[in-house]
Amino acid sequence: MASLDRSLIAGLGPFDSLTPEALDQVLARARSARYAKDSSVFEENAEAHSFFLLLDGRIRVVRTTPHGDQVIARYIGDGELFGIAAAIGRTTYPATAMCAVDCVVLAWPTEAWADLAARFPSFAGSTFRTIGNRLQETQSRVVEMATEQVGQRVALAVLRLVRQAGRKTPEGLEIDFPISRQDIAEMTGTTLHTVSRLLSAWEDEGIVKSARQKITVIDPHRLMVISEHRAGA
Amino acid sequence: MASLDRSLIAGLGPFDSLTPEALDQVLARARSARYAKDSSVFEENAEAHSFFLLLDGRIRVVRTTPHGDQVIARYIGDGELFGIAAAIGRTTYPATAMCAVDCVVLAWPTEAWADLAARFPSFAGSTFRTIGNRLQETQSRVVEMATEQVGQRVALAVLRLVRQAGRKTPEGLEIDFPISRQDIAEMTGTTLHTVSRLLSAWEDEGIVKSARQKITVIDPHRLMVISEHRAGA
DNA sequence: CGGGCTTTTGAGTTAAATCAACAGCAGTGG
DNA sequence: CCACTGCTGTTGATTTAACTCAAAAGCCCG
Repeated sequence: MASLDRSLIAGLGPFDSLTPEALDQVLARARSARYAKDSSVFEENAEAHSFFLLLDGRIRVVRTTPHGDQVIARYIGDGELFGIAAAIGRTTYPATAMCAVDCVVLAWPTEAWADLAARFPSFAGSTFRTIGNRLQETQSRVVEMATEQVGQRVALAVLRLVRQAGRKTPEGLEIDFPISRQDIAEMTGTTLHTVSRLLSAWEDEGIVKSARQKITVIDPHRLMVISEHRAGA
Repeated sequence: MASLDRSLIAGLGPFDSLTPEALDQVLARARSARYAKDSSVFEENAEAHSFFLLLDGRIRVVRTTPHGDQVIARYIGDGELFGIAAAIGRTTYPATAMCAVDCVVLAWPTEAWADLAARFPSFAGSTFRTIGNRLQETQSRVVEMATEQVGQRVALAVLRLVRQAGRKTPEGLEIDFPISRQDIAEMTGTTLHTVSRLLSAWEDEGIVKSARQKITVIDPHRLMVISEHRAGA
């Protein structure tokens, strides 16, 4: 099996400031894999055998309730770690990782975590910072859900997606992976119907432009205003 | 100044499995402090000069929105770490820590974190596990807010409080610190009116018993049923 | 070109918020 | 000791944001 090239991960957040030798050592424990769009990298509650780095693609992290409702916890972009249950002492994955597009990932066996963390403190530190940021961000979503109404929450979600995955086009900032009304509903705790109505209204006002599984933000500033002001004009 | 006795922290989660000498070294960097009920240990967005362990009391972690709404992120019980912004590389506190009752805390200067974490890996590990658990739990709250209705969310919140802070009394399980309808509303993203109506209804059914700032769960099982079944009987 | 998704839009319903008023208890100070 | 004041909680009436129900239209792929 050909060994992985260190340029794959050099300069990525978690491996920033590692020497070339260190990068090789880290990669020696990893295997790479491709996953097709709509396949899952791991499933909620499954044994956490590995942790992952997304090299290319976009991953949707989803939790399912006993009643069958799905909630999207977050989207993972390239260069980000995911499935890092091991780092926090869990033995199962807390959510399912679905590929929103075809994905390429690196995977390390869970057993390698302690060793890598000990040998490369900057890697461990970066991982914990990631977890901390996600805690922060999740906390913010609780606050949002508790205090903002649906229109504001959807506006915030779209803005967040654009910030994370926005691609400049002649028309505006386009979210660079396929995303449905249903997906946005699952991110914001509402229904696809409500999301559809909101996006239609915003499209009439020239704030966004949307097609099947595609959203382009034309006027981010006005979307921000909507996300802040309770009851918009 | 009298030095702190190691029995204060021996056996507490974060310091479990440290030797007596190690405990003394950890304590050498700490100071202890008391805070009166309704005072704050630290404020949201303030410089994170210290991290804390709650020795005795109960602390409410609160975030305030730009619009002035408050949301209770969690309650901290004795033996738990809090204000551990440093561990995740933050320089400010993400929320305010209010004392629900008179509290006694240990405080370490933020600068001590890296050193303590390096010297006592089990302490670092326990801290990260705490953060991981809180991420998990916060994630669950997002799911709840997105999928359950108010009655179920309030039932879940009360059950969580009872599990965390329940004291057995002849009548049932009493939450061992003062908690208002408003507090529960801020935990569940609803209004004190709705909470009041729910508790009154449950009291009529003999599921809970409540007085001013006091809630006793008489029939936890039926409360669990309410928390699970959409639309209750 | 047919069948299955995704999206849109309308109509009706409802859970929970808001608006409003009052009741009860607890601590304060005369 | 009692009256006053301020919080905390209760309860009713009304409103409304968003969900549910329903149907149809558009698009994509096999």
